[in-house]
Order: sequence, then structure tokens, then C-alpha cells
Amino acid sequence: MKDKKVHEQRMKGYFLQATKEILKAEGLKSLSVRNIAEKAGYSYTTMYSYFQDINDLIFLCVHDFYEECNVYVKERTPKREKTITHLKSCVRAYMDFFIQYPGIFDLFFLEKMEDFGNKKAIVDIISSSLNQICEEAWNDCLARNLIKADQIEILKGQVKAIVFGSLLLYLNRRTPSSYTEFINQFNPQLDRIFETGTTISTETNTTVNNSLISIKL
Amino acid sequence: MKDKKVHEQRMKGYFLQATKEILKAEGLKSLSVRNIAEKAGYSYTTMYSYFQDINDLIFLCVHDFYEECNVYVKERTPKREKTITHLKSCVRAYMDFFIQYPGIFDLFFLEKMEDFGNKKAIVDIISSSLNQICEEAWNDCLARNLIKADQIEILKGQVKAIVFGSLLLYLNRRTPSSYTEFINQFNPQLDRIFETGTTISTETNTTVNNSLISIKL
DNA sequence: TTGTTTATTTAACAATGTTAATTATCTTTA
DNA sequence: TAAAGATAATTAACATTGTTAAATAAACAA
Repeated sequence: MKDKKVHEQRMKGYFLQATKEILKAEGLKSLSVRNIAEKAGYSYTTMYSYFQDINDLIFLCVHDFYEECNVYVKERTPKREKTITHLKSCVRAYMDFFIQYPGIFDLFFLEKMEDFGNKKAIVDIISSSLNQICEEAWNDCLARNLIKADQIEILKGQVKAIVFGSLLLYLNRRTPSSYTEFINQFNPQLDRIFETGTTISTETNTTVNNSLISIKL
Repeated sequence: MKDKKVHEQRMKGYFLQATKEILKAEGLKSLSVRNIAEKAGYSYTTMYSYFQDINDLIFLCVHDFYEECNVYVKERTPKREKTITHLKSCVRAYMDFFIQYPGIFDLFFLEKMEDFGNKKAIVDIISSSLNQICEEAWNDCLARNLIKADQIEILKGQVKAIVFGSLLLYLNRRTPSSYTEFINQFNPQLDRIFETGTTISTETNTTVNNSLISIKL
């Protein structure tokens, strides 16, 4: 009785792992049932014994990728400096994750909601991921009075919009065309958001490539 | 000899028109060769006599839609007030166009570049469309010294990122869930960009729904 | 009218997601 | 241990996509 459950979980794991690997390496475009099954080591229709359809499978990945992104950011911003600089580092690390895995950006933001089977829970995870992952950093700044309380919502909104706008243009439209250019455009934009609304601006703003990763697309 | 060209243009027109109609009404998802051909009144393979493939056809639409968007903005912002308020109205009208035609947003920003056959010309039209369409408004503000010359590039960058970020989240992730909410979030964000970097801020900022269209998704 | 070029359609193929029928494998129990 | 029954996995098949090649229809020139 228990063996059955164990077996089922193991099988699901194989398919899930295969799907994640393909998504990270090649993106949604080159994902197919036959594709996944081959990597998992089974015939394609076997998938349908463990998942309702391919979307069911795809969107189980969202949870895993969200957690991976969270870890990614935490690992690269360890100090908990409680400064706006630290907050900005978290935001950049969040972006870097998607630059490293454009396929996950696709899945998170470019895929249509209908393809998730309109599952609102999944969309909520995605939509709130940036704020969720940077929550401590925001709270720290607020607690230390580096950000005016009545401005925080609009600040969050601006950061969010600018992050996804920049990612969309860069990853999907190659605008700008190089990673260095991208960072050199994005950083001052991010800096500028915090120029007003922050109580004091003693921290230096960055206009050169100080990204956390050096990978270029 | 000339009849042939005329005929060819007419045929292309039929297919192009059909494609545009489907894109505007239903979006990329429900677009197919057979779909287009049926609307055009021909068998599906006839398309291949006039276009290399379906992407060739799709991306001829980009030119037309860009022009449509330009007209849309111009019609809704007629006065040429030469103020930052006017510039912001242009930006909002540009956004409204895509809110009215989410299928065109899909085509412009969500579609993969490979699907355009990597045609850089098309991507350039898309990427520069916002700045292109709002160019006069920006120049007017600059000429009247409402914007600091050394800030204009970063301002344009911020506006661009915030516009596409907001559209992406709203159209593709239903965040926020209502049009009114969307506008009430977006407007103060846009306002805030112009609070610094603009020489004087005598103009009133808008935080209520003053959008140019009243259609809600 | 006949022959040739052009236009259009029909037939077919490969790749996709999905379902139904079939076979293989494991489990239980006599 | 071996047969019966349940479960797991595969093969076959279908519908939908984009696309190409072959066949037919239409237009036109002599």
C-alpha cells in the first residue's frame, strides 16, 4: 500500500526533474511530452498516468523554481546589511536569476494564464515572487527609517514594474543588446527610484557593471 | 504584366487583413494557416504562394499595427500642449492601445525573436515604438526646458521599463486584477518619475482614473 | 482551339498533445 | 510455486498544427 505511493512519487519525480532540466536548458519552446518522457526514460504516454496533462507538469515546476530563485538570491546577498544598497542587491540578484535562466522567465511571465489552467495560486506565487524574496530587505530599510513609510507601496510598484519591463525588453527583445549595457542602463534607473522617498541618500549609486554574476547572453 | 502585380497585391491584402483581424480579436493563440485562409476565402496552401511562411505574414502585421498605434495616440492627444502632462498622456494612450488589443501586445513583446525569423528590423520597430510615437512630446518638453537635458535618457529608460513592466503584469498576469486599480497604480508611478529631473513641477499629478479609454478587461 | 504558363486545391508528411486498446509486470493467494 | 487479478507501461491511433509536392483548374497567347 505504501510502496505504491512511494513508487508514484518517484515516478513523478523523474518526470518533474526531466521537465525542469529541459526548461532551464532550452526553454518552453523545445518542451514536449515525448521530449520529457525520453529524458525520464519512459514512453510518452506514461506521463498521463501520473499527471493530468503537460501543463499540470509544467506548473509544478513553478514552485520549485520559485524556491530555487529564493535560494539564489539569498546565497548572493548574505550579509543582511540593512541598507538600501542591500535591497538593491537583492533586486539585482533576482533579475540575475532570470538572466541566467531565460526559460524560467518565459514560464513565469510570458506563458498565458489559460495554459496554467487558470490556476490563480500559481499566478500569485509568480506575481508576488519579487516582493516575497526581497521582503526582509524592504522591511529592514523601513525599520531603519531609510524609506518613508507612506512611499513604500509606490516604491515597490516602481521597482517591480522596472524589473519586469527591463527583463522583458532585454530577454525577449535583445534591448539593449549586451549584458553590460543592460546593467549600465538598469542600475541608474534603480538608483533613481530611491533618490526621492528615501530619507537620506548617503549611499553611493552605481553606474558601472557591479552585477553579481558575469554571465552574458 | 501589371495585372499580375495588382492581383498579387490584392491577394496579399486578403491574407494580411484576415491575419490582422484574428490577431486583434483573438490573439496569436488562435491563429493558424487554415484559420487565416478560411477568413481570406482560400484554401490554406494558397498562402504559401504569396508568403514564405506564416511568420512572414504575421510580421507584416507589425508595420501596420505600429502605424495604427501611432494614429491611436495622435487622435487621443491632439492638443500638443507642450507640457509634461501632455507627454504623460501620450504614454498612457500608447498603453491604452495595447490594453485594447492585448493580442498586439502578445505579438509585439511576448513572441520570440526566432519566430520573426530574427528579423532585426521588425524588432527595432517594436523596441523603439514607444519613444518614436512620443518623440515630439519629449522634444517639446526638452525645448521648453521642462526636462533637464542630461536626465532625458534615463527618464526615457525609466518610462519605457515601467510601461512594459506594468503592461506585462497586467495583461499577462492579471496584476492588478482591475483596470481601475491598474491605472491607479500606474499613474502615480509615472508621476513620480517626473518629480525629479523635471525643472519645475507646477503641474498637478493624477492619482485617479483619468485614462483616455474606459474599456476594462 | 490548342498549348503553355499561372493559380489554386488536394493529398500527404512530420511533429505535437491526447485517448483507447494492448501487453507486460507485479501482487496476492490457493 | 503457479494461476488469477490488479497495476503499470507501451503501442496504436486520432486530431491538430505547419509545410511541401503533386494534381487540377484557370487564364492567356498563338
